[in-house]
Amino acid sequence: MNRIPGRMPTTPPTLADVAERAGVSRQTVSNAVNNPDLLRADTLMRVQEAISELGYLPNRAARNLRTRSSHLIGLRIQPVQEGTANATMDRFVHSLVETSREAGYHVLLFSGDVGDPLAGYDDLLRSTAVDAFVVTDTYLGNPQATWLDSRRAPFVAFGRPWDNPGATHAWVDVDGAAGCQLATDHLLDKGHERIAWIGWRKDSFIGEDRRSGWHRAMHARGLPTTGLASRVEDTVASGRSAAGVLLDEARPTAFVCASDTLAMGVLHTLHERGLRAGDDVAVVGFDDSQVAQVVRPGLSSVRQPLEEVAVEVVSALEGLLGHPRVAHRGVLLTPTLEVRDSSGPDRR
Amino acid sequence: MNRIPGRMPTTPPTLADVAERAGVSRQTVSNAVNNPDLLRADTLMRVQEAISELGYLPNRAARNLRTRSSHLIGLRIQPVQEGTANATMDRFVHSLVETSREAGYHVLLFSGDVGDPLAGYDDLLRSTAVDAFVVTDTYLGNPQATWLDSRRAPFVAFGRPWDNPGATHAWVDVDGAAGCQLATDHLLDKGHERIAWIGWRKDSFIGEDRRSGWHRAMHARGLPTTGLASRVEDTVASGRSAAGVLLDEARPTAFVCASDTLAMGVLHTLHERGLRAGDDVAVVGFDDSQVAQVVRPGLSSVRQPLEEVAVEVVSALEGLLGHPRVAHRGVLLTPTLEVRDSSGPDRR
DNA sequence: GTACGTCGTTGGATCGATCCATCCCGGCGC
DNA sequence: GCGCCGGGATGGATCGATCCAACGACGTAC
Repeated sequence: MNRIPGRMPTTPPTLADVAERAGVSRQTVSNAVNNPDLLRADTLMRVQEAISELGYLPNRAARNLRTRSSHLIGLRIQPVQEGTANATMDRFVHSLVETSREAGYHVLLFSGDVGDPLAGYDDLLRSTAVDAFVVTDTYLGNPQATWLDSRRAPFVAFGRPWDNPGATHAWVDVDGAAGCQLATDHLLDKGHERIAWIGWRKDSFIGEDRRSGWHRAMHARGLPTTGLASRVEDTVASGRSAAGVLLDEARPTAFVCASDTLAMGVLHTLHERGLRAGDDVAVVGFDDSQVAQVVRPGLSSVRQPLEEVAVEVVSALEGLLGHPRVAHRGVLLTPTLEVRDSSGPDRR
Repeated sequence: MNRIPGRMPTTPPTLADVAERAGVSRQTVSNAVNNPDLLRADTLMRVQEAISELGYLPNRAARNLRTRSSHLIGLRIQPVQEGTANATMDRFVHSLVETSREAGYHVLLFSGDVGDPLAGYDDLLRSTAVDAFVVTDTYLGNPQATWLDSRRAPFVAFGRPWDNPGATHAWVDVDGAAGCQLATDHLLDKGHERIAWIGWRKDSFIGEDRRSGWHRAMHARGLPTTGLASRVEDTVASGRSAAGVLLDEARPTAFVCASDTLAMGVLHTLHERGLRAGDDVAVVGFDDSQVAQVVRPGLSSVRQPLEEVAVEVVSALEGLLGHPRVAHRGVLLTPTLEVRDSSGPDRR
């Protein structure tokens, strides 16, 4: 390689520099990095010394160009919802970054237009900027999933293909029904019998799934659910008024909610009526948000195992991108229950 | 370009394909994309048609290799702090992604080792994976900043170089002192005179800065501050006990806190003592977290203009990476106050 | 001693966009 | 008519790592 000896210290060393220093060819250095077992021990040693002496690291752009892969994973993020307690994304993003790193991938964030969620995906895909996507906003009835599928773009969804059970793409999800069943059973075990549900509107697949967990738990003990359920928007105000109506008309002793946001609404209503959350009426939320953790009384909440979700997502990605491809269908993980004071004492 | 006519539809078109179709050379296509004003109108039109017909988008890896820039910005994220109300990062990340997109950049997330925060930076830098960094965790007394500076790595800090006022790198920060002064003045205007401060330990530059805003506001009205300040760890429990001690020993009628987490601790203490937050004792927090927004009573809080911070950060980055380089020193933005019920009524 | 297979190594070609020096062509001045 | 000028277009070289076919050295077998 004809490189000026006294080159700028800002120019990183290349594979050719290492080869020259170690007295071998470029390919041998490449093998030392990517397939060390192809080299003889002493040669490998010599090359590795040269690498560390020069502080060599492969140039990403060159590698990407040749191998047609960037080792980047695209993740679309949407704005934080102010005024709610929803903060799943934050925890998930961190777990995903951490897990991806271990698998040799980095996470590339992008934000799509609000109107056209596909725009961001399309650009990144066509410019071969990312190897795959992680799709999180499947609650809409994921147009992304089918679109990406049609483009043969590798992706893993965090969230089931609710509206298309026949979908063949890889997905990972948390069993919301199991979580709500866990929460309801927890309250039943404490002696509650009239447990109300506050969830989302009927067009939300996730909401209906979570609701079914409550419903199942109640029926398993032969308890009625009529008049005990309410479906509203995911805001504190909606939760608050729904709780008021339910308390007046159905006299529940406990609430299970589809979100911490709704549960906060319930806590508001209880306080307004002079009822003590926990002692008088038990409340359980969903997502184990920071709000649930620092509010008084502490809000019991169903916690999604987002670290595990990230591990499964990355494992699915490795299957999609690896050689040979390993098919990876759906994975359903079970959440846990974080018990705090809003669960109240044993009532028996 | 000798490309097989009936090639796989999965292979994206290249610049050479476009050139062939438009009947021009590769360079002309490149100019059409990057310097359209160099072409004659009719040629440009022809090329653009070919581009849209083929759905051409430049290959990122190839461009990166040639231009030695990836148009990626590295951002290190740390785990969410569970059990606190701190969620600044989430909002900032989204704003940064959005603003970067408008400037033609994407955000690459990475997580460093806990022990060695520089490891992640080093790898990305040496492998030329990112063009620049956004450094956020400067509260430690930013070893990153000086390290990156010594490596001549382009970066912008969100946070002042507290321990090194002579630093020459670009930074953007929010004036915490002004924020706390705003909060304190707000309470003073309501008629409070004994306003307590709960902040962080003395070794926190940010904490001392915020404290100075409270101190300044009090002294501006000739009010004493002796015995009214407390410095503790940033946890709900610490805030709670600090509030207890202050109520016993200094009888304040209002609290200004360095964080929403501490403010939540104050709310806890007030409730335990049968005092009504807002009506009996006013409380103001810092960060306008989701917790402040959904808790009861609503927690007044200082809100950092993170959207503006992102804009300034990206603008600084463009200065660093652009031609010619535009020096961009420090920018200090002023936060706003979100007034909620915990501010209480007018007391005059 | 020659032929052969293996392991390790080599130089050249390649990925796709951009940089560079050159070339073409129409217009202008003398 | 000839030479000059400049906007516009051209082909070759380049960025750095990897793929590929071929090559050298060594040991074994005949």
